[in-house]
Amino acid sequence: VDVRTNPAPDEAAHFVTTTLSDGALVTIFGRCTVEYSGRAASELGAGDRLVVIKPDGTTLVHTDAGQQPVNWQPPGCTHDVAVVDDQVHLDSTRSNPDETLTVRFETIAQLTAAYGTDEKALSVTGTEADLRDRILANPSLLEEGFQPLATERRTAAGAIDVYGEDEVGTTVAVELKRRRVGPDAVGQLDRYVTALGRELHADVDVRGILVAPSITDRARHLLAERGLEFVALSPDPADD
Amino acid sequence: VDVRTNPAPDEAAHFVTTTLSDGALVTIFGRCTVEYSGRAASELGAGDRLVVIKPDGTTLVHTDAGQQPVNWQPPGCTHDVAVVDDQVHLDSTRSNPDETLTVRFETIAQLTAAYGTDEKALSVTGTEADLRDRILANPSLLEEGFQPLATERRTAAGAIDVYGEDEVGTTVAVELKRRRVGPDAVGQLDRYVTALGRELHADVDVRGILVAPSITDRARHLLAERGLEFVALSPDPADD
DNA sequence: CTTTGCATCTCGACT
DNA sequence: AGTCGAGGTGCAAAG
Repeated sequence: VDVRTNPAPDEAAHFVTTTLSDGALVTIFGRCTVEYSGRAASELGAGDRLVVIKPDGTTLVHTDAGQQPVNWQPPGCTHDVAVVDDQVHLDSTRSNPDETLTVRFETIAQLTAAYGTDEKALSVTGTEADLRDRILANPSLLEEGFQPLATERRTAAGAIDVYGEDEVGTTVAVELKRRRVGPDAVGQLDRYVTALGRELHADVDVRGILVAPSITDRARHLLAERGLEFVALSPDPADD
Repeated sequence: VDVRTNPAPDEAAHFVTTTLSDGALVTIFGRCTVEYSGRAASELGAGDRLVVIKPDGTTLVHTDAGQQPVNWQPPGCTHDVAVVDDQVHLDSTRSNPDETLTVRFETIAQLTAAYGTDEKALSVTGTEADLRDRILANPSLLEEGFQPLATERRTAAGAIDVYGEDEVGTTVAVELKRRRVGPDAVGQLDRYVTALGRELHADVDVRGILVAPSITDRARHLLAERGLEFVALSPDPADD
């Protein structure tokens, strides 16, 4: 761990260059402007921001508000630090697609380099996979007599989350969402049901069921128009 | 700007509490575990991470890799810092929905508080709005004789990006995407065209045109199946 | 407040 | 490398 406060431009540039090549996670707090050009293009006038450079090549520019960085560069970028007109310039570049992020510091208040390791993986519950497992473990949650036959069943339009048959043997396509659904989920289920209808024989009927904790009004109307169904179910049994 | 390296737990807790209440942006680098419970739930074992707490109540937990925080809490959270068993515990809480993030530090290597202002807004070009403006300024880019009549025209299924008529007066619904499109965009356009067909008189024909820099194979097939069209166009004229 | 759709979405999984 | 869909998506605009 290494820290500098109010470093001179030359010192700052040297600090960032050397610690980055040592594999440090570097943070810079200072007054800067930011330019980006690549998939889109953006400009940001001068302000006080926190810049984070990770050893994997990620760059983040954070303002004092909001969860998202105001500007960023994805992992795999190469960095270049230079002093121009007494200002520290940070360039973060990658190719495919060609993208450049440039941060120009008027002043740097604080500079830190930290070294560490992180072996642990995040484990999450309450995902769509948990909802799927819940239904597979107890298919009658969907409806009495439902029999799952496959997950991620391929169609020309994409993979169906759960594929099965109802009590009387009718084919059923199930689309799962871990949270309240809107119109997009209806479109997704509709694509799968349509594709399935084309792939099976023309006389085969296919039911489509959207499973989620809840549904918006517009989505419910779209579902009805297309003859599709909704079943309320959450990933977490406690939330039903 | 204020910095502490290897602070004692009591000192760290006091530092974070006071600087946060002063409106500082606080960063903590140290070895910690993270727990989250709310919309989902997650656990993360011990590792070295950078924690950023913004004056607007945002909390971010960053590992040494990846652009996205491994855990986070959105703006508007309230924070609580305490020392338990010689460890600094950070709680970040909000309601609607009820969510809690808990970071437990085994050790804290570095602690910083920074104060700043950021008045400037980010300006971006190359967005969907730019693509829309390009077409409105020169409708023949879409096709010869196209006449835009409205943007964001409401239907029961949602708003159509550009609504207009072709050379012979047939109604046209245009869906815009700033980048290469997949199946989801086809579903979106299809919803709008279907809704428009129902709202206008039954005998009215409606064309649907998807506008984007490019399109995937599967999306092209879905488009064709539904009798919809594609026009290649980018937000930036230089990219056509 | 909820709903809706964009985003330099990011990310992982699969081809 | 490209495609596809999930995500604790975040976010702003509009009702």
